[in-house]
Amino acid sequence: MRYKKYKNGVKVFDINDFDIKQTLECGQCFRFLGEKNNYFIIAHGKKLNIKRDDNKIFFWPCSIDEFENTWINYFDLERNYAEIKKILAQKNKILAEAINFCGGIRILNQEKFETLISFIISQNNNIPRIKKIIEKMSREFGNEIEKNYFAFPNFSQLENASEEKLMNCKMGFRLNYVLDALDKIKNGLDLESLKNRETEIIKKNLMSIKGVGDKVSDCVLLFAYGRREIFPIDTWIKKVSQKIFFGDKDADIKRIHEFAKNNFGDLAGYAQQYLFYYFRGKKF
DNA sequence: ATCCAGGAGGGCC
DNA sequence: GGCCCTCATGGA
Repeated sequence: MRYKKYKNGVKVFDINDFDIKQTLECGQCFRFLGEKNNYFIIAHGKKLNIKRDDNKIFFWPCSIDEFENTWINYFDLERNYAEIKKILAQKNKILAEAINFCGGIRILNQEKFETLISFIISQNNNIPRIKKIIEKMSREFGNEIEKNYFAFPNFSQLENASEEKLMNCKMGFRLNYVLDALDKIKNGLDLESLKNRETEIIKKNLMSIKGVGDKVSDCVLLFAYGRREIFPIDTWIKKVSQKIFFGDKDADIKRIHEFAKNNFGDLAGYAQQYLFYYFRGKKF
């Protein structure tokens, strides 16, 4: 990947295996808007525009330093996805189809607190409404980055929020779960310092929060702790897995996890995202 | 109107 | 342990 300063941002030349739409709309993140090759995201307290023009990608506004220190990692740009895709495509024919369809997905390295709260909100919910709730929380409690654009609230901003105002964000029964997450963090659960611990330790800590179970903790591990061997199983992935890995027969979550581990190993998380995006909305 | 959406807690057995 | 019901909200 080559890049250089361009106007008030950065221009990237020769990057492969990166599609903005696929990366943002594959369900791993919620704070973005745009279409085709022109989006913006809100992350790390900033609004960042991303645009593809032929095989060049522009990120702005940002300095070279900020690009190198924040966004390369956030978009996972230095990882060799060609190699990942090649290995996974050999494992399963339908997975190969999925990779052919959305091989531009990169798994983001997102902020831990925001990812945790976001995926607590995501349970028994649909993506458009999840986005609305998170947007409203940001508007209500987060810093205004620029006119009418708000960062996701940090811990103390949510900690100081009244239950009534939180409820007004329409998170419904998940309010108690968000409150418990805030309470656990207040009482010593340190999301940042967990990053160097073993995956099982992180998972155990996350699941000590009421409202964080197997699937939500898996999403946080995959999207915020870089644990790419994790294969989160939601309703869609369960249906898809049963169909393509178990001959259309019932399989419980434990068996699907085993299958993913045995077949995809350290790359299971990538496989999950390709399948989720490829199959989401399809009928069975 | 009833069902469903990137689930998980709680009660019951 | 597994099974079943429930949770708040809004769109289909």
